[in-house]
Amino acid sequence: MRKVPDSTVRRLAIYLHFLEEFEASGAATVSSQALARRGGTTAAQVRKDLSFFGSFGKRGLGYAVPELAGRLRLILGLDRRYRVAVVGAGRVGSALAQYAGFPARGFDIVAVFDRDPAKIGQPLDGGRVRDASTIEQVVRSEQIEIGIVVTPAAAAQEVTDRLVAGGVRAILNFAPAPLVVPSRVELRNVNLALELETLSYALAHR
Amino acid sequence: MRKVPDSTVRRLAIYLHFLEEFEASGAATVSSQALARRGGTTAAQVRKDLSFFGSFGKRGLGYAVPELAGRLRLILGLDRRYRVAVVGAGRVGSALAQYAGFPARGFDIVAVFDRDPAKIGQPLDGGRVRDASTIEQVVRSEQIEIGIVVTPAAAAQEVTDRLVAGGVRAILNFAPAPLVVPSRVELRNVNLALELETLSYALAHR
DNA sequence: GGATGTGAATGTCTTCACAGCT
DNA sequence: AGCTGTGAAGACATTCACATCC
Repeated sequence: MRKVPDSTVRRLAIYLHFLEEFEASGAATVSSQALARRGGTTAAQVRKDLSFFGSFGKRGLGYAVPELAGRLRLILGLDRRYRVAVVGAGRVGSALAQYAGFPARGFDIVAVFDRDPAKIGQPLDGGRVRDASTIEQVVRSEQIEIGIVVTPAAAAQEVTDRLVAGGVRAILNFAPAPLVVPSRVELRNVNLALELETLSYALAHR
Repeated sequence: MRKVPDSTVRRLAIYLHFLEEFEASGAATVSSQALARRGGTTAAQVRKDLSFFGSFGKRGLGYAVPELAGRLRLILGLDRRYRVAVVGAGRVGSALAQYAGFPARGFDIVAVFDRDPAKIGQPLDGGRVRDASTIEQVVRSEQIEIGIVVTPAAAAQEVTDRLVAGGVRAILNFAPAPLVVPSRVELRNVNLALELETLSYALAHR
């Protein structure tokens, strides 16, 4: 079961979303064909993706919707909730801290940090913004496993080091700066401007 | 010109960021090695990426920083500015509308739309939120080329259709819904929850 | 009949390694 | 010597096609 393509994992998460819609609409089974159409891929791709983890379907019938959804939740580690911290209470940071899509998928934002005294203490979605100098201690005491970095580039590495020192196991980085973390910490980068730049490339070449 | 991998385009945009840092610090030349280290890839990869578009370096020396930056701007279509509309003035939408990283890279947010009467007319970063029913007309009159969709899933296709009718050439979709657009319109999807879900997969498998 | 599961074939991307220029 | 540019090799991902089972 080792060596699963990244792209496969992304698609599994997409399939899960569709399965939950199907679940809600009461459908009992679904074919690789149907999943492929909704997910913008091919039936063979869907079957191959699933085959990395076992055989969950019935030949001639398809996949039992609730069962496959359950399996995918297990595979993706979404059968539990995660405690998450957001560092950076600027516009994007506060928006993420309040983004309904996160708790809906099992990610609870339990702390938000900033360095700016004007922001520290302000209420935000139930909690309040905490001083960035307390990151390490709060991450430890609140048992936070995931950190989201949304600071300016210049501060990103420093807050990352504190998150790591506090014991987070994964970091999602929105800052436009390359971060260094120990190999035990999982790192994913999202760069909003980069998305527009690849669009611009496509516009320029047609 | 041959078929250029998507991943290559992304990396070119990353190289450009670093080149601009080097430019600011006054360095005259840079090696593929140095670019690779900053960009988290290999020297061979950097050279291969660039080779899709020509030979910009000098053997034994490296690349002239300002020249290579200029070439990359041309390749990526970043030698001009783009007029962009944001649809959806919720938390994430307003944050994106005011995100400094966009104008810094040549993308000017010239209109923001929402359907909610409570939001329409409210000031936002110089302009004011406009009624979503005017999308088509405003996109046309304001010569908007790129639309960013940040609505709930249920409204995403409808606003997309209006953006397309108005004549946008590209759409960046943050809504957790698959969009259908004519093939002449370039489409890119960003799903924030998906990023955490792939992190969760990594956490569950180690 | 209908749809899965999967080896084999194909296609795409990355890495290697070295010739060739400065 | 130092570093680029690039075919060739290798690794990886997707698609095909068909045996297999309900």
